[in-house]
Amino acid sequence: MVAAGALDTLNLPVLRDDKRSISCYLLRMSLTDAEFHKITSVAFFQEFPTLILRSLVENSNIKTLKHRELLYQAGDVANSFCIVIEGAFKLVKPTMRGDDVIIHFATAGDAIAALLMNRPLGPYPISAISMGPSRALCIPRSTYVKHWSDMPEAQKKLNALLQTRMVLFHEDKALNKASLPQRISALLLNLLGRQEHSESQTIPIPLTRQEIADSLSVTVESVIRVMSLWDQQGLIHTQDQRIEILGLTKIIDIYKQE
Amino acid sequence: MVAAGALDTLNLPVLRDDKRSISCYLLRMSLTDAEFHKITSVAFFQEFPTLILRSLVENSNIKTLKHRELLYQAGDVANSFCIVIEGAFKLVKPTMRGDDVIIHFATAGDAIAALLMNRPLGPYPISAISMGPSRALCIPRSTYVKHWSDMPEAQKKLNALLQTRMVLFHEDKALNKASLPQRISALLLNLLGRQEHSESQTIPIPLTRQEIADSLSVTVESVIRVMSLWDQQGLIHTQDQRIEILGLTKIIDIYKQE
DNA sequence: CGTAGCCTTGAAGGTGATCAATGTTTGTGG
DNA sequence: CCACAAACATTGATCACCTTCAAGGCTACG
Repeated sequence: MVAAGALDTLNLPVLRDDKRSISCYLLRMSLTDAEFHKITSVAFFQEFPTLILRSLVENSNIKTLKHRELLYQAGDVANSFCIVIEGAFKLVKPTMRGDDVIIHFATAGDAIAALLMNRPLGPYPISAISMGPSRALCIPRSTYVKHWSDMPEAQKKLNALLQTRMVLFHEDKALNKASLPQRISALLLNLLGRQEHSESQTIPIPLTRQEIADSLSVTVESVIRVMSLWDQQGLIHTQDQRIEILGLTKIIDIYKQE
Repeated sequence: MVAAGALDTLNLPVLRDDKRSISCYLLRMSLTDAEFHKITSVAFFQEFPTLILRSLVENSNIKTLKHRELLYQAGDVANSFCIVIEGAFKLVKPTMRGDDVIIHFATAGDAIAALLMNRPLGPYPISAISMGPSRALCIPRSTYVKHWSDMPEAQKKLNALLQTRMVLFHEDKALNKASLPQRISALLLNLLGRQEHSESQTIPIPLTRQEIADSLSVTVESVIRVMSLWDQQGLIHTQDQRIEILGLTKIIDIYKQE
């Protein structure tokens, strides 16, 4: 028999609804009290009564990832979905041409691959890769089917997340025609706005120029040319892939430039 | 008192859940048997038992629109959502710069503004405009709250639609970096693939070059330069804003061009 | 110490934007 | 029915922005 950890990281089919014989195995995957307590602080899970919450995370486990580790691989069978607990993940879609496109940055409270759970078992359409040390609660498809699928409250929570992401897509699309400086500033402001402590002006995710380029579908060089200028002007400062916004009002001006 | 029709087209708040006194009024907005029969043929509503379906469309009405009429106006209060029965609608988002962006083409079976129903009452973020003669089933928010909100089957149907649209967004984003000919062919092929009779090579929606441009966030002139060439080469033919694909394999080649 | 990943800069080139002008079709009101 | 306006389609010339290609520097890490 394969060890639990190995299965876990390989993201292979772990559960079958109809098999009771592996329940002892499932138990090992359940959350500890400490872990359970941790997730109650995630915005997504608040408002749920403890008992219900227990069932929502049945047989789930928290995956801890370092910088740039693979959570989901595009093409793998979608046996589970995730709620981001801390850190961030980039959702990456490979293209025909070989260059990757970053579809979305999922930060704390965000769901990954949740929509797939309502559909027949199939492959993940995108890869999810951690950005900085991150944690995600991985919930097996079987638990979704058993406890989420028919619980309107859970569905509504997921729908709310989708709505938010849909709005982001719309804004993104509306900015397609804008100049590169505008699009970069929009991205930075968006990511900056996600952190809790709004007094900090540092983007809470390690972010390379390449990732910015992949997110905006432009080349690294173009991103660098814009951001180097900002650097010279003292508008931003980058240290260890952490981008600090020094001239917020200036950046906002660039963004709003009509 | 304002006439029902006026209220209807103005899309103002019509219902209050707690008021029984206006039930006679509501009755007037319900579907006739002929109308009800019509919607059972829409893909979205199949699989639902008749009784349940009756409740899902309670107090709903079918709006019939000519070419280029407004179904929803961005900014109006989102009192209802729609399922497209026939024809098509473009979902348009106005930008800071004044030029519009087409977010999505909603064709038969598609939902419009459905995600908003799970959220607090607010404005439509986008406008919906008919393309060619179209029909849409408008379902009031109150019916959603009463019958859709807590019915897992209905939620799953809506989620499936969202999933499809999300995939479209991803593909769209992945093509952002591609050349204009590639992006135009991708759009045409996508729209061509939506019709039932796959033998026809004519795109089932009246589509102007301007709309293609607005959908791809480029200028009309650029679109025209590409499509005029295709026209000369005999790959496409346009008659009354109906685009016919004559050289399908050639167009596919352009799309796949790696 | 060498490799790998990220960042940077420069020069040349192409793609699509912009601006301007004109033709065509459609719809509207006198 | 015609005149006029409005929306759509088209073409050409010029230009800005971003890409491409090439080269090199910096830092982290085994």
